Amino acid sequence: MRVSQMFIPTLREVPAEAEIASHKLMLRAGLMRKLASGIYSFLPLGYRVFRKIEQIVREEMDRAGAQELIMSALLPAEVYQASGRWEVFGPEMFRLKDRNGRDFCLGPTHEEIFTELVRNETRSYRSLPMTLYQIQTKYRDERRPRFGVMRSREFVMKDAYSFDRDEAGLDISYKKMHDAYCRAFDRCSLDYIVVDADTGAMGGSGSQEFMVKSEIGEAVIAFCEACGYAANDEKAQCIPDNECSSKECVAGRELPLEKVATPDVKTIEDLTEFFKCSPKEFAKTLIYQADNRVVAAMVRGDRELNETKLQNYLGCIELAMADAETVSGVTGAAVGFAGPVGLKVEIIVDPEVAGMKNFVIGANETGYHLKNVNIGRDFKASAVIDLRKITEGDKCPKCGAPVKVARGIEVGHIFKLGTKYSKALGCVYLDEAGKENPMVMGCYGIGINRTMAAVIEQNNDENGIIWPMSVAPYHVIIVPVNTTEPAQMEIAEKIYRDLQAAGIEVMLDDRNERPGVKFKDADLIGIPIRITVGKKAGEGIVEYKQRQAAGVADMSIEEALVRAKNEVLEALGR
RNA sequence: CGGGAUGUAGCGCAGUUUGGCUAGCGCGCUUGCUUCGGGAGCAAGAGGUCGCAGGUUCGAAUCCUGUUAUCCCGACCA
Repeated sequence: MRVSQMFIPTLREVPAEAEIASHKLMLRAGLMRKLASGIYSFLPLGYRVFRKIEQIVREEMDRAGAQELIMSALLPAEVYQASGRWEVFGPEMFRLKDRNGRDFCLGPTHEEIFTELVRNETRSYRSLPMTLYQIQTKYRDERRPRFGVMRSREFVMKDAYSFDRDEAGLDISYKKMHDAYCRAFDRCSLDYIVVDADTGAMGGSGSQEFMVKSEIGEAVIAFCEACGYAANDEKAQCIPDNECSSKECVAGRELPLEKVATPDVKTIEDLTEFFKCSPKEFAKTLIYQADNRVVAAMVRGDRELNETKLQNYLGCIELAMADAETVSGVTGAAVGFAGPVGLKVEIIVDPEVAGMKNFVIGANETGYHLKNVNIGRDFKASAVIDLRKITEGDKCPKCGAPVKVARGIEVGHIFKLGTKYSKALGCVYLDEAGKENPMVMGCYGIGINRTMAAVIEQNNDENGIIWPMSVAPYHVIIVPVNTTEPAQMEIAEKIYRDLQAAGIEVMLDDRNERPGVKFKDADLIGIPIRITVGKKAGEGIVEYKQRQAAGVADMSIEEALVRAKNEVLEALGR
C-alpha cells in the first residue's frame, strides 16, 4: 500500500504513560491508542500484526485437530452460578443487567460455557476425544492494568478445551496442544521456555506455562541449564540446604534453651546484627490468616515463604499475612517477636527449619528472643513441607545442579483440568457398556495481545521495532529518496508492482518527505526489508537493507527483487 | 485495596512555591517558497473552558474543599 494513503500516526516523542519498550513502541509506531486504562484500539498497522499472530495460532490449532467456533462475550449469570464462579470471580468480573434486571457478565474465561455446550450436545464415547477452541475477546476488570496491552482489561484470548474419556486420553490431547503451542510461538520467533506451573484455583492434575524471558515479566521462573528442568517459582520444588554455619550445629548437641532480652530487635537484619551471626541461624515465624483459622509458618531466616505452597497445603481460599492485632492475639507479643514455642496454632515448618539445631526464634514476648531452640524438644511441628521460595543457585530438584532464576511473560498456559468442571456441570458421556462417566477435560490459553507485546519486547532496538517476517505488518518497504525525481519514482513503482505480483506485502513510501523522515519511520514500524531508490536509480542500482542487520548493499533492481522474494518466502516457510 | 506521582493544544513540557495570564515553548499540523541519503530552512497561520465541580478573592492554571482520570510501587490475580 502507498504510505501517503495509510493511517499510521507515528510519534516522535514517547507518551508519558508508557514505561516499557513494547508499550512505548506500540504507541510510537502508531499500532494502537489507549481508550481507557487497560483498553486499547488497534490501528491498521497494529491490527495487521494482531491478525497474523491470530492466524498463526489458528493454523496450529487446526493442524492439531482442534475445531474453531465462536461464542459471545456477553454471558448470562446462571452458567457461572452453577460452577460457583459467579462469586469466586468477585469484582474482577464485569457485571451488568439487561432491561429485565437479569444478571449478565462479560466473559472472563469460558470453561463453563464450553462444558455446558458439550454436555448438552454430546453423549457418546464415539464423539470423543474432541478439542474445541475460539479466538475471542475476554474481559477482566483487573485491579491494576499494566504496561499497555501486557495486562489489560479487554484482551483477545485463544482458548481451547479438550474432552476425553479418561486421563490417558487427556494426556494425548494435552501433548498435542503443548506441541501446537511450541510451533505457534516458534513461528512468532519468540524465545520462550515451558515451565511447570501451579494449578491454583483451576484445580487439576498438571499445568505448564509458556514464558517469554523478559525483565519486565510479572512471573518469576526457575530453570536448570544442566537438565532442562523449569518451573514457575510458585511451583518450583526446593531442596533443603542444611549446611550449617554454627559450631553447635556441627557438633550436633542440643544446648540448653536460653531467653535473651532483645529490645527493639525485630527484623532479621536487626537480629544478625544483635547476635553477630548469619541469618541462616534464625527461623522466621510468620503468622497467617487462612480463611477462618490462624496458622504459623516457619522458614529459615534468609529464606522467603512461598504463599502458593502454603495455600495448597492448607487448601484454603484466602491466605494473607495476619494483621498486627491477630498476631499479638495469638503470640501475646508485638509483631517481630513471634516464635513457635508455646504457640497454640498449627505450625507448618519448612524442611530446612526441621533440620536446624540450636537456632534463634522470637519468644512470643515483646523484647525477647529464644536461643538454642530445638524442634521436637522445644516445640512440635504440625507438618513439615516445602514452604520456601526458590532462589538463584539453589539445587535443581531434578539433577542437583544450581538453578537460575529469571522473569518471564506468560503468553500461554495449558492445564489438565480433569473432571472438575465436567462433574460440577454434569458433562458426562456413555461408554460402551452404557455407563455414565464424567469427561476428562483440559484447557489451553494463549493471550494474543500479550504475545504481540512480547514479540516487540524481544525484538527492538533504539530505532524501533524489528518484526520477525512471520508477523510483520508488511514484508517490504520501498523508499524513493526523492519523490519529485521521475526516475526514482518509476523504479520504485516497478519494484512495488513486481513484489505485489509475487504475493509479497509491500509498502511504497510515496510521501513527499525528506529521506530522513522516511528512514526513521521505516525503522520505527520495523518493516523487515527496506529497498531504497536513490541517486543511483539512473544506473539501475538500488539499496537493500534488512531491518535487523547493520549494513546496506547496493545491487541491481533485478537482484533486489529476487533477494526480497527469496527472503520473504523462506522466512515464511513457503 | 494500601503507598507515591501526575492531569496545561495531537505528543513532550514550562508556568503553580510568592494569585496580576490577554497562558507560553519545542515537536507535529495548514499554506507558500527553497531544499532532498538519517526526524530540513525561511515566512505566514490554525489549534487550549489550564481534568471536572464548588469556594476564597477586585482578580485563580496558581490558594482551599471535593471529585474524577491516568501512571508507578506493593498487595491481589483462571
